Amino acid sequence: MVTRERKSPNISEFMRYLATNEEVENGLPSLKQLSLDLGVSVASLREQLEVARALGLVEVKPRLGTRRKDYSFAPAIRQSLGYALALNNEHFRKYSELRNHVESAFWYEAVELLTEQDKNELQNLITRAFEKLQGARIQVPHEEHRQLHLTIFSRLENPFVTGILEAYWDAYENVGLNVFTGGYEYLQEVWQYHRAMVDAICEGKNEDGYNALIAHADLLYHRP
Amino acid sequence: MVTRERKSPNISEFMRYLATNEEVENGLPSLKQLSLDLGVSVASLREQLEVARALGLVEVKPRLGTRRKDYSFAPAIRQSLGYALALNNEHFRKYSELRNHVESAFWYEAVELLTEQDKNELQNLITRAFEKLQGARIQVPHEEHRQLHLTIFSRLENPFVTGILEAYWDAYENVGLNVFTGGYEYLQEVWQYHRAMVDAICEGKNEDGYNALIAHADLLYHRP
DNA sequence: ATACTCCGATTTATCTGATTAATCATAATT
DNA sequence: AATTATGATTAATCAGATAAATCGGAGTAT
Repeated sequence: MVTRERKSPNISEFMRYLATNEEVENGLPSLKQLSLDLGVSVASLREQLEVARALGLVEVKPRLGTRRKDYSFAPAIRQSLGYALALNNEHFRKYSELRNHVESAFWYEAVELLTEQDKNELQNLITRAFEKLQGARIQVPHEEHRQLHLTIFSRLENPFVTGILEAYWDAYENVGLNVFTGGYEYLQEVWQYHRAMVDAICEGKNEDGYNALIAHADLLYHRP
Repeated sequence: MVTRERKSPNISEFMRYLATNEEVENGLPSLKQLSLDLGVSVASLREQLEVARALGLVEVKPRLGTRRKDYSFAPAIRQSLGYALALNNEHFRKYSELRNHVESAFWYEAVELLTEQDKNELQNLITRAFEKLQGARIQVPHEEHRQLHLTIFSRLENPFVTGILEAYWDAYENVGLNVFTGGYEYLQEVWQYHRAMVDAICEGKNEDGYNALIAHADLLYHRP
């Protein structure tokens, strides 16, 4: 029998407090007060607080104290992935594989949920990107690239999917791909695919869009 | 122009130290020493240390001090997901959607990589599960269920994929699904699919296996 | 030799309290 | 009206003291 080692570092008292006390909206008590409430010293409390902050669960400033933020999955990934990249840049490739598979797996559901407004926004992003590409002083349309992908999957309203996709772009910038690109022809080609994707979406040809997504992901994965 | 708010809470000094100093193998300096090295107080250092521990990057014990652990993605997810579940149990459903899509998206690649030994292990798991199900005193083959899924995708050697799948099972237990099941017939049906999956894998009929995976995921997703 | 118990050294864990720095609301000033 | 001081509040950082945990090894019995 395989007795898997039980490693469940459950969430801290502070995080549980944060999750379960409704009255924490518009501000938590000061650290001094909280340390009394929870029965731990300020120093210990701060250790727990730091974890919550690293996970993006709270925002804390002098004078204003601690506020709970809306839940987001991305910061947790950022921290762990940021460390993994510092350990070894090859981890970016592995994470890209995950991200690419997530995008392709959710493609049909995601585009089915897009509104007309979303589709307009996608068209605008394409337009802006080509303006940057074809301008006298060519620029890398990085922000448009990011927004394009995130917008496509935004209507899933799945914080975990969103988090994975968001964290990808931070890692992308982290390893410097937003500036050092594979050359101009490469950029052109990538954005041809983007245009094809968006056109397909707007015409309801979801399978064509899917194929463009796959092809363009290959392109980026095997970037020079 | 969309000026996305720049929120990059980069990894801590301590985590960077942890990632980049090779000599930390077989033990970091004591906290007192490290606080001198890094030029911060022990209290501040402990705040950073606590984050690293929450992310599962280090193991720290009195007398032995701090040791770096092999990288794993799962703890970061566990923390954030554990909090999300404490906020709202419905988050489990959303996370399940992610996990199910990840499994289906990686299916073909994953099973292609399985060794004969892996396939034997899968068969063993099926055997053990049915023993539990058909025993005089029926048991829920939870551990076998977990191992089955993790084994199938283990050869991808992708720590991020693995992490997502591992964290799923912790959440699964977290919300109590490992004990409160949908009834005996339901369990039987699930494991019929598992058997079909493994048989298909062993016979190289990967598409049949894929279909079984999808069908059985639906079953669990729409569990009573 | 083997297993067990006890002891001491090391390190983390926790707490207290003091000082510094950041932040914002408000009042004062231009 | 806009800008600039001011003060109150809170987090940030630090130092140091005490407690608790853990392990290696010495000692002891079998």
